[in-house]
Amino acid sequence: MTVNKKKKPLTTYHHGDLRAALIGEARKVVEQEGPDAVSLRAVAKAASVSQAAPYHHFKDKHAILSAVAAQGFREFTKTILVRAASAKTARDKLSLLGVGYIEFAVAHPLLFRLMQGPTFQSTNSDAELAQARAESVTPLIEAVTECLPGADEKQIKTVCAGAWSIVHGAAVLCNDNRLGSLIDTSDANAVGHLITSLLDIGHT
Amino acid sequence: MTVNKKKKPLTTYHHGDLRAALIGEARKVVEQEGPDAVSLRAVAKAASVSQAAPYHHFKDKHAILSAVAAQGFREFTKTILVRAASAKTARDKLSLLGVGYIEFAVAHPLLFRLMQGPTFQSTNSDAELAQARAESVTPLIEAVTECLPGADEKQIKTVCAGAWSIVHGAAVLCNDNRLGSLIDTSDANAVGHLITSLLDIGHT
DNA sequence: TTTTAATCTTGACATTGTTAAGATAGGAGG
DNA sequence: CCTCCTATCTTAACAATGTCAAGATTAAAA
Repeated sequence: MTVNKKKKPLTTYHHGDLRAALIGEARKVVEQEGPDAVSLRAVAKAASVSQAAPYHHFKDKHAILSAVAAQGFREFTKTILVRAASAKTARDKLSLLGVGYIEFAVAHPLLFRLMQGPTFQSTNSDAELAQARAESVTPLIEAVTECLPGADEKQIKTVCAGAWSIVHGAAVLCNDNRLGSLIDTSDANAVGHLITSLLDIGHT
Repeated sequence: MTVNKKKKPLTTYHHGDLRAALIGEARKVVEQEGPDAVSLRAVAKAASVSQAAPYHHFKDKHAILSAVAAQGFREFTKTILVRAASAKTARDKLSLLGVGYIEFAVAHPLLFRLMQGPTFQSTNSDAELAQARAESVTPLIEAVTECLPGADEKQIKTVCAGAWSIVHGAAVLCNDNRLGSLIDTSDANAVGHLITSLLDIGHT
């Protein structure tokens, strides 16, 4: 079915870059059928490899999903940064960050679900995921700081929490089709307006 | 094993109300170890019943978790209503609804996770869950309507979506310990203030 | 070329969700 | 009271899964 990599035309005993291939196959399943549908054996089979091969690159199934989530967070950060790059004012930047946030969630609903999912709530064992996750928040903090010159740290943090909450909540609710009866979820500008208005709260 | 189960006082061959017992045991596991830790066999064993017994009361494992989630939504609705009952003004009512929302999520983090979790995103097969879920939203709509007399329906719905988003986002992020570095998550009043301020947006 | 460590395979085990076929009990109708 | 019926429960089994152990294979270092 799937043609092997570029190197040896026929099957090589050593795969070459099995780790990346496994992450890719796992991500395919995540995006198409959801995180719960990921079977380690199926992923191994999709990579034309035996069932136990993944254990030489990942500690367990959780580690593979963790790697997929980390990859998702990196792309997420890139997405919102690209979106915010076209902003002219600081407030536009913050607003566009939120729009990009929701756009990513809508574009990759099941991957987003994995990233926010219950699989990685308590286990901070994966340093790669923790870093990618942490780096996804820094653009928000920078944008808020830029929006509120002269504000003290507590004020900035409060606005960050509020902006993050509303955007995250909207993203999650949109993702679960729960806002459908209330607003036009395809109108990302409505969300942007809310974020901008939230800034006024921070100024009082 | 499997002997001496001839108890006359409590357990008979027919359990009496096995359905409720299974839901209770499943909920225990959900609240203590998380939704993913629920094993149908373990739940059956905890109810002193064989592994196949649950299938006479539930279609499959999903159906049991669905029943637990429905129960959670009913208690959730009751919780936020009780919390809002002490409000004097309409705005207080809305604010307290949000506070109760987050309080429930913090008090039952893993149950809340099940309720919002990926298990029931697309499958609307369970009518009981769908109803309980729908009824959990009506207090919000009523409170917003009461807060904005004379507003048209679209405006009300927009404010509902915004209020819901920020409260839900804060609840989820608090639940995942992701706001810890930004605000004092134990200060529910901060959230209440944000909701009240959001109403001002609806008036513009 | 020889050795070594990394990589991959086969085989197995325990656990899980689920179904099939039989056992048991409480109630309806005689 | 007795018989039959149906819902309920049990035992037994199956397939799929995550995971590990032991051996085979290969790339690269020596």
